[in-house]
Amino acid sequence: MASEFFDRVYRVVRLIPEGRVSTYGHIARFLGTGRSARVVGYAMNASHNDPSVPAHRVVNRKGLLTGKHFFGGSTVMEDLLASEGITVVNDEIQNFGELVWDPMEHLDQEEFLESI
DNA sequence: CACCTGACTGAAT
DNA sequence: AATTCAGCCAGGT
Repeated sequence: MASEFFDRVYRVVRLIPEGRVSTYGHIARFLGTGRSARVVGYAMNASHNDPSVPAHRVVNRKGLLTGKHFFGGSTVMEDLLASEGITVVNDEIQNFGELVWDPMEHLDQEEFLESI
């Protein structure tokens, strides 16, 4: 693993339920690093060698598929989301407010951090 | 070893 | 309301 931080990011991302999405910021905040959302995105970029990480369920805070270019094709990420019942129009997740999954509201932060 | 860049974000201008 | 700035961390040059 590249680093402990990356490992934490992957663990959280893997916990995102099918058909739901989360954001770089939410994950960063959940990990206690608050403003390191960029690094979360960077971790996603490095997650290519780890197929168990559903990186397509992680988008930016507006629900925009900013990382779709890194999926090999322009519609790959969108298709993956669509296959889980998520509608994407113009690179934006529809009904994003209802679909977003905030780790802070569903997981025990301290327990998670201790489990590393 | 110093500098640059990036799948981000929130505050400041 | 739109744009810029500064933090954040890791990896590449």
